Amino acid sequence: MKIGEVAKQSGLSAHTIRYYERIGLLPYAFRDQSGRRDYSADILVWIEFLGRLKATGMTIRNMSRYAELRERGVTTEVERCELLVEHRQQVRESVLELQNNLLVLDTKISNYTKSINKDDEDDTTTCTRRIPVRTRQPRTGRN
Amino acid sequence: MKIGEVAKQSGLSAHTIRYYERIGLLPYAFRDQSGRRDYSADILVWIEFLGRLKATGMTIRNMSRYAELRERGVTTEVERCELLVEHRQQVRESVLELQNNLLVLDTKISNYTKSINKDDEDDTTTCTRRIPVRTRQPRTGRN
DNA sequence: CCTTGACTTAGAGCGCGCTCGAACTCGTAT
DNA sequence: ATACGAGTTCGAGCGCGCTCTAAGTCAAGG
Repeated sequence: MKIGEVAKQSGLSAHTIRYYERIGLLPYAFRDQSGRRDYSADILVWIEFLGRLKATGMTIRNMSRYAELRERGVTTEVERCELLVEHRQQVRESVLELQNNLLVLDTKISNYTKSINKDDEDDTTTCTRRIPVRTRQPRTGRN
Repeated sequence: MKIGEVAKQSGLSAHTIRYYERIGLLPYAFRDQSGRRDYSADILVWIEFLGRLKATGMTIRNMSRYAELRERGVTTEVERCELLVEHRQQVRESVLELQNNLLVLDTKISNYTKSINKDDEDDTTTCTRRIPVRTRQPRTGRN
């Protein structure tokens, strides 16, 4: 499988696939006699899983950590599992946070629908329940 | 209320508050006789709401659209409400997507915990249910 | 042979959302 | 009077995650 085929099947661009290899997200691919990447179909499974991690907000830096452990083989299983468990916890928390914010949105929207055609709008209408705003990734010092 | 106080209360930096004003997320603030921003406490309510929009993944571009409507007053209520309803829908979808991906993570993790101390690991262990990967913000042509 | 098209590398560029630095102005406390 | 601290504007810089360009190589088809 050449890179174009992998691109087509995975939905990533060939550019992105090479980029992912450069930064260690994808293993260094086997090259054929003319220097071109030649993949086995397995790569698609790995790319799909990377997509899950990405879709759940894992940074490239952390995906690379996971990928590096994977490269190092079976002895890193426990560590990889721990990473995933930790990540799952973060995802669960972000789901809860989103759900809280959905409640606030609901309140805001219902205030709008009450206010419309009643001419008493103000933008201080927020949720009466005090649900704290939590930022998704509290910026840690220098970016 | 000076900008430093708003910064302290809101959790944003003064730099960020000025930046938000520049790009239209915050209204152009009243300046005192020496040219310094002087805020009323209301601004904190608005900043908190902006935080909700941000935490639910709204882009700055869209927040600015909302903010601009807000600036234009009561006649834009319907439009603002529509924006929020649309955004709420997107948030709901992203919650569903996250929950699907959590299921996949669960499966992966349970495969790891089964595999550990059994030496039969492979990284093709994915969810047997076929849940499609969906990227959070499908890149639309040139960035 | 020659063209075509898919590939290669190295490296520059981009959109986002800040974040910071420089150089300056005030108002207040000593 | 002066030093300070908090504010001002303008504009550059940064980290992320790609995305694209340039210049070249190679294999297969006409």
